[in-house]
Amino acid sequence: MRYHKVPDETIRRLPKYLRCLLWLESQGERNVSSVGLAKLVGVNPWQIRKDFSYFGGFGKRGVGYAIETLATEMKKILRLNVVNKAALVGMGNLGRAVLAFSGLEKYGFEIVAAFENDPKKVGERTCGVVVEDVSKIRTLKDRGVYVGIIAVPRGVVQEVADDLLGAGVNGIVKFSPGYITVPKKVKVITIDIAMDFARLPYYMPRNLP
Amino acid sequence: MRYHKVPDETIRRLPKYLRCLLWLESQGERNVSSVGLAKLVGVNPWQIRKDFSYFGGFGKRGVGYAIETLATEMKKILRLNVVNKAALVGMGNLGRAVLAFSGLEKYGFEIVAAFENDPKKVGERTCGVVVEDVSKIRTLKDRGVYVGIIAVPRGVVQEVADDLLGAGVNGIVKFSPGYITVPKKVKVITIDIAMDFARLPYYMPRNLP
DNA sequence: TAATGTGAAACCGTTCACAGCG
DNA sequence: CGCTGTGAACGGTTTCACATTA
Repeated sequence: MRYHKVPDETIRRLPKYLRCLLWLESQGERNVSSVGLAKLVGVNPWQIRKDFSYFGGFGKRGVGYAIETLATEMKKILRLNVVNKAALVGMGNLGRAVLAFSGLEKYGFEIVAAFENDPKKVGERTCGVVVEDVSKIRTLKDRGVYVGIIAVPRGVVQEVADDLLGAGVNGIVKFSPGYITVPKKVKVITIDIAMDFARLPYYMPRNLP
Repeated sequence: MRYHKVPDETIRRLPKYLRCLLWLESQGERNVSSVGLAKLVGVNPWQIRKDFSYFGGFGKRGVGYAIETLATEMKKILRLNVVNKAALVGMGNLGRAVLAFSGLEKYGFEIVAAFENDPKKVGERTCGVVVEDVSKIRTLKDRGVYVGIIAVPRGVVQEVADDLLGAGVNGIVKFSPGYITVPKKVKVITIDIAMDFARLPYYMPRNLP
């Protein structure tokens, strides 16, 4: 199946598989079947087998998957097997939380720079990172940073994105609302907490009075 | 078209439409066409028209949509036209950020309670909410709270979810990793920042050395 | 006339059933 | 024999083209 395009939905699931594999590994497990992994992740076994099949199949028939090998393969596919240096722009509530969030290291991300507009925040040190003025975003060019994290108010999102792109960033995680235009080769992932909340009540049973 | 099932993907887009409509409204605009709204949201015009058609069509042919009316309809469909009281469990980095996040009020959410395990945090007051001990989750039953927000370490997620469900919660926003089992009628929305980051490098052009 | 609303076609992803293999 | 890997059927979503209507 090497010649088929891999569905985006498959790519969306791979990190979940990886997380569970890392957990199984930490529990001292060696092997897992598609059924076992499925229970952990919360999807169907055939979905897992199909997803893996896009990359050629990693299992042993009659046995299952070798956890360590599979985890390594997942990381390679997702390109998480190297350190991905990231720069954060915006030190508001959300920006600070992201900087303090330790869950990213496990997947190879390292936030090596933080930028702010507000002069009062520039110079402060948080989680080992010294906050710089936004005008310094251009200096990222020489720092091996290709991932940008945007957590600024909506009005300046496009501007910040353009600055990041100009500094060589080609992947963006955007916590701010608002659609931005970027070159086709640049990937933007939007995390929009309010939008996720906003579709919850639709699915909830009517709250009786 | 009232008798067709509405696609989940449509429901996922409605809040985005709503946000843009509210913004247009704040700019003093009265009407918008599917093309105009499409540009703002970043989707195709026919997608928007199709989405609206599931609910019967809100536009005037040859003119477009009345922004205020449409926004009101969106809110009604999403059930955001009433106050949704929510309870937060877990006052770590992420929990605090969510509590401080002001973007939820606009959509009718009000975080009226916060719970923590750690006795040192119990009693502190943040953003107008006094932190209570997790054992008090059961008291939610009488407080008109139907939305639970989980931001606790992975080991205790299921336990916290069960407590919330026992207290009458029937919609959960979960920031913690790990699959949880809940009754079918309960909706769980998972926001998993690390998983969103983890699929970014796959889509990024190769970082040359 | 300019924009909506909508069947039908095309596309994509999921599910199934079972062949293939260790 | 058990579990993986996969072509084919299925179902849901997007796209299209155009009839419709203020």
